[in-house]
Amino acid sequence: MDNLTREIEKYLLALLNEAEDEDFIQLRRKELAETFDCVPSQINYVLRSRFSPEQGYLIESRRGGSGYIKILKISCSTPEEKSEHLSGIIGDSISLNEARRLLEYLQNRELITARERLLIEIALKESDSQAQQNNIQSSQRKEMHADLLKRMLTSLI
Amino acid sequence: MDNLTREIEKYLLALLNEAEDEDFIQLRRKELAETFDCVPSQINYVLRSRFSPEQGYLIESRRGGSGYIKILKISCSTPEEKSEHLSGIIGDSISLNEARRLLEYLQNRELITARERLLIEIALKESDSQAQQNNIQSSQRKEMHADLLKRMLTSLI
DNA sequence: TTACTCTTGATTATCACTGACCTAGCAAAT
DNA sequence: ATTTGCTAGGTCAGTGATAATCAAGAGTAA
Repeated sequence: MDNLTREIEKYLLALLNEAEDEDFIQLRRKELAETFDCVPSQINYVLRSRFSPEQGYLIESRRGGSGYIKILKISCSTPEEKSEHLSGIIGDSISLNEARRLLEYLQNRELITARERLLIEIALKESDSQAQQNNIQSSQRKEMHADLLKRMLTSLI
Repeated sequence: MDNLTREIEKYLLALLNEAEDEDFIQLRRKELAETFDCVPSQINYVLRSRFSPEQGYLIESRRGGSGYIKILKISCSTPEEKSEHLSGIIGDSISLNEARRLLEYLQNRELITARERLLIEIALKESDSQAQQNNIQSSQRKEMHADLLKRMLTSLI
């Protein structure tokens, strides 16, 4: 029993998949909203929550007559680009929950396996609880997570 | 007479078992709590204590309207023997070098992949240097290595 | 006892969705 | 060149529904 957001997400993913030769799709917000019988701003919510740069997508759009929304899939061809991209997403600091969400996306995109995800989660959790025992503050722990996560992920790419 | 936690655990394990083709189940925390006539946070306790990454499970969830909890089973089985065998090999304490040799052996036996070995080595190294920074003695660090190594390996094997 | 596990409920955080209002692009009329 | 009007997309705060967290209390086993 999917919700609206999930249905629109699936629809857009299917479109992206069909558009084989191109790595983007283009559409009208208003029409898409009519298709799913919802308010137009719902589309913005879907884009924000499901097609963010963290999830590997870029959005371009234009207003006014003949306005449009374009969804581009970010493709990192070289390992350097991938690692660069990952470092950008992770930044200098990341919470455990944000890290978990990122790992979920990476597994869904088949960039890591379920087993690898499991190992990384255990390592993060262990590092966090060890740091807690040493009375290290939350903000500093988040920096440690970012560091460890980057090391582990870039080692795989 | 089992306690509540154990009953909910058994129920979830049965569901996971029935879902043969899929390797996950999805449910609503609120509904599950109603089924067992308990407070919703009881479900979180069950998940934390029985379906952790160390035990081979990953949890995904969303809040809000049509929120859900998804339980993924990653390690296909936890044959007690293998797990115990590993614990025997690792012992209560292990040096970084001994750990590396063990990982090499496991990779040669194709029990773990090269990528998985890499992840574990990074986690061990990171944990070690973190502990060094906190002035933790070598003997205690070796105990930490053993602990982390066991957690990671038993989640996979 | 003592430590560990389980259970509870109050509080906090997050998600999906809506609608009122805002802004940009364009072109016809002035 | 400026104004006006139409058509599109953007933003934001609010609402209700859900899950997570945390600390305290209640059991339980050693």
